Amino acid sequence: MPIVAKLTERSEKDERLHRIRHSTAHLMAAAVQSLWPETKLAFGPAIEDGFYYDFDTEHRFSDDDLRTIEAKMRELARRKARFERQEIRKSDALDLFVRLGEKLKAEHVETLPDGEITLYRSGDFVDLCAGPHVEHTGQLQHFQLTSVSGAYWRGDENREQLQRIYGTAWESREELEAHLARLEEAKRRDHRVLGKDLRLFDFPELAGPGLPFYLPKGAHILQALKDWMWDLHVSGGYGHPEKCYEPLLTPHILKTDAWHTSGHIQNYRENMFMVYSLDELDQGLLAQESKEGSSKEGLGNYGLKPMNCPGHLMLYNVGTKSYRDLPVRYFEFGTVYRYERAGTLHGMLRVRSFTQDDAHIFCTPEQYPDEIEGVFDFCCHILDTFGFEYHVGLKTRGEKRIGDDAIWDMAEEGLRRILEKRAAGKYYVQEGDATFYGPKVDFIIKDSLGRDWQGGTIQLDFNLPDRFQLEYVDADNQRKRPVMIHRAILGSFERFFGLLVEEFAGALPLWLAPLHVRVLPIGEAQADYARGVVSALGQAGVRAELDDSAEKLGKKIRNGKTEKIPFLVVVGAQEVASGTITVEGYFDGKIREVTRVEELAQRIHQEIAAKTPRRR
RNA sequence: GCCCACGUAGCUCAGUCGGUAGAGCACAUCCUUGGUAAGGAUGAGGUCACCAGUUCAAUUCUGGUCGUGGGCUCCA
Repeated sequence: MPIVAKLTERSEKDERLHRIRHSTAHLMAAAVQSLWPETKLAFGPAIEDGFYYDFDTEHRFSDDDLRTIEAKMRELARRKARFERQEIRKSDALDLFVRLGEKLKAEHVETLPDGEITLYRSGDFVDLCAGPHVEHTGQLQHFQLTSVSGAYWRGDENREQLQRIYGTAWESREELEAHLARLEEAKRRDHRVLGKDLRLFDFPELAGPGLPFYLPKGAHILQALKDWMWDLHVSGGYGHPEKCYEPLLTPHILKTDAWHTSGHIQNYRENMFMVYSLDELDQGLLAQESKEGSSKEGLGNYGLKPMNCPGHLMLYNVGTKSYRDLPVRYFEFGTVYRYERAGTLHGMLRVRSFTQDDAHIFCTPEQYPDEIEGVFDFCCHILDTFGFEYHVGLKTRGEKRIGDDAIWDMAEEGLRRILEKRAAGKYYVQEGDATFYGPKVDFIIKDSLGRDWQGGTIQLDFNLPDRFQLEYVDADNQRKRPVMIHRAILGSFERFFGLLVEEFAGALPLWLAPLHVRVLPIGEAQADYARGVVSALGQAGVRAELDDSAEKLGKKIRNGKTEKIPFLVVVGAQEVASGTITVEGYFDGKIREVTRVEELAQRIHQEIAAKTPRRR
């Protein structure tokens, strides 16, 4: 099971890089304060591949400023100022930063435990810092400032708006150049670039931001994914043939009252699109409702669903459930709509309309550990099918939530037990990142630039069954409340699609490829023969098409490779004479042992059946 | 939503220190019928994202809007 643990220990090499990066952050801060003396400091840590420093200043840093700061940094580095460690009392540190006007530093000092506090000096620059650092600034040479962005003090958008400058730093020029080359390479795997080049999907500007449209090839891939997932659900999911899921289909809008019952209006409102008729609007009914203190709060009669759970909760209530019916496992490939803030949209990885491979499992309190374990295995199986490396994290209760603490204790402990059993030592915990109705286990996949994205999720919920008054009749003839598990395996088809494209650099596994074979006749004389090959492949269940353009073979090959078509079949006079084909594989080059249509079809079917994940 | 940058042909990009624009690829027609990653010729294609302002004149300067990218915040 290739769950990858988040690294907590650093190698010696990492340690050296960490010193360089953190020291370079100090050097940058010194340069910035030298150029703009009124600038105040926030935090400036080392991060993966580099560092950043947050500044509090009226000046707005531009890209040109970065070059100026870099030049100043190199000038300061030439002075080879030593990094000197200094321990002082907390009260002295406080005095120092207050005297320097470093308001944020002083605020931070106050949060530190009493006792000695370490400072680091290099030249005229002094910073609150635990270290360690390199010996002197002359050792800082292989860096580059990369970007400027906004940030908030302590990550709180209600606090000071700061400006963050990012940089990268390495031990040698070669390492720095290799890093920049890796970034270039990552662009070639970017699903947004490939999605455009390969004609998979589009985001029409007229439609609105974050609304993905699938072009024919993308729709093909998506449908193959959906068919696969549907089959796995109705046949029981991975490794649990007795645990079949049953499909549901629910509407895209529900009455506003439903979203009150679920708690979404109270806890999820900033993400919701509401729906009202123009008639209501024209008649001023919305404003009227607003005044009369109606439950609709002037939001209109309906809300567009940001989640599928309320619909499933309502359907559980159809008919009386016996303990013999449990667990009930309902799934739906449900399209949801969320008002994501404009700055957060990102290709297919973060959109405003997306389809979840969503399911809700209703079971007894005794059953949920086994259910969660089954879902856990399901997630691992799907990710392993593609050979993804992924992290697993536990997210616990946050500020916005419904339900008693005792219930949260129980739910969090339940998830923790499963993780200890299935991923001991490999999972990590994020306090406060749960959903508003329950804690969750998330499966995290990285994109081509190493950014984390949540895919599968398992959420344990003791609260919504209560709000929707779900019941089952137990063996003792008592009415009892079921436990609910919300889960998605891929997460959403859109995000998973995007991550697949990046993982495979656009050359998807054969079973997902929109086209398997393109047949390339060398000249017009072979057109009929080529058509016969296409048709024979089609008869054999292979997706094939003909390239009858008036181009030379070299050009047709190049086009096919550029489009990442898995197999190209060349037919010329020789093939016609011998009744054969010549096969060129995207990954294989010329495949000499395959000379007949049936052999190619067989090979393709084998690779499809095995779902072989091939990469360059 | 916030900070910075960007928006020129279907795609990738030049360009105009203010005088309404150009290349390559793709597309169309024609020539070429060619054996493993780009054959040739001709042609069509742009309200220079949108809306205001300044100006004799704005694609270019200024402001706003929309959209995109890198981050912050937030999440599948």
